[in-house]
Amino acid sequence: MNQPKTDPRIQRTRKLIMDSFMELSNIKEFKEITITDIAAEAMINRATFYYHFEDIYDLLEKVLSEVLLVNLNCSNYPHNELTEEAITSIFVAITNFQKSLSNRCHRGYEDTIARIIREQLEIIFYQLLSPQQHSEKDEGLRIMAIILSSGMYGASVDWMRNSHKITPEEFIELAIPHLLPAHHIGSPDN
Amino acid sequence: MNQPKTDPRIQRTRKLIMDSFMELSNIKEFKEITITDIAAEAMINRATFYYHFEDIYDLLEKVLSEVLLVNLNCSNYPHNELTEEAITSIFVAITNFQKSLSNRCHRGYEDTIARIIREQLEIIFYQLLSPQQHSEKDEGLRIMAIILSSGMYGASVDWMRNSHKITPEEFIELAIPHLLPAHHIGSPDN
DNA sequence: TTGAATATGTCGCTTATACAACACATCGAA
DNA sequence: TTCGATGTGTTGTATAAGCGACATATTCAA
Repeated sequence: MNQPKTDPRIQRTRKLIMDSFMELSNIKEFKEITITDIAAEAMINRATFYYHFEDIYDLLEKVLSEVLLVNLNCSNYPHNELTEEAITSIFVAITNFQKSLSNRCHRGYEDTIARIIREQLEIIFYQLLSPQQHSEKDEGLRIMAIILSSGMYGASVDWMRNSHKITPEEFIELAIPHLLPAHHIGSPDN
Repeated sequence: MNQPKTDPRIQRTRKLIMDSFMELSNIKEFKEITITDIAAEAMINRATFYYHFEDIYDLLEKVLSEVLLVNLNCSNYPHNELTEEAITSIFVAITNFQKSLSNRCHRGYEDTIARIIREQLEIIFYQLLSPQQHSEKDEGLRIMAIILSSGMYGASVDWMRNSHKITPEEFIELAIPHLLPAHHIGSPDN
């Protein structure tokens, strides 16, 4: 929740690097972006890059995670509950994220991107599934989170490929009756 | 001409501080801006401010100098010569600068601002008056530069107060015939 | 295939920035 | 006046960032 405050120098430099990477992504293919490029664009020393990231794949991973998280956090789910609303807004966030990616030529890294999306979704679904402040791990909920994250991601891929005629909201709402048992919908007794 | 490259950290931090100060100037009076404010806005430590500037007056001075220099360098005078063109564009730069200041409430520091403008102008006029690459100091030219800088500044103040009906170009061109001996106008033999 | 050019990681040392603490000044309200 | 709150400069120490150098890839053209 509240980390012990990260050094502002680290915040600044990480932002500089990430922004420069996204900027370069608009110009070049991912494969053509070098760490030397990024350091030059960010006006930082190349060695400093390695202080923050393992390598360029680590950077890609963290940039994507962050962009995705920004999308997801826009909708602040109430009371950590997995409602129809929460599912819909998560699905919209995923499709938005994927649409924004398709503009930024990351061709050839679909599987990396897919893995990152699923990992982030898994974390979020696990939180939504867990009872309040329940910090002990529950293997059943973890597996359920995996199923939901993979399922949502697969659905988003399908929507991207085939179903541009209907909105993501309409698309996912077609599935919700089958996904959530009827008596769970609408936060039953609380 | 080409300094041995200043540390990029210094460039970044100085820019952060200066930009934050200008940003705050749009919101508050100069008197109400504290160093604590600036540090917070720039997301730097307050102690770091003192690594770059003596105090808030030093900052004001350097910010104004820089803004003024940007205005002045827009018109890149040919061959370091004090022509009618050069005088006109310098005068326009001064009035532009003063107009931009009047939007940014610096009331109560007119004399400080006036001194800074005159100092910068003196440097520029001295360069324009000096023969090419002539690095030895000439007291006569220095005094002439003082006269020109004070004179131009005074003229700009007068224009600000009274003569908004005519453009700065028209204003200063009225004086040029009297200012420059006729045979000097128009870069005589070159 | 070779060789030159460029990119990647890493290291040691220097410098800039963060942070907490301090003494002092200023200011406004009790 | 006195006190509390806030701002100013300064200092000592920890850490992030800069910089040059190095060994090792990778690329690409001869």
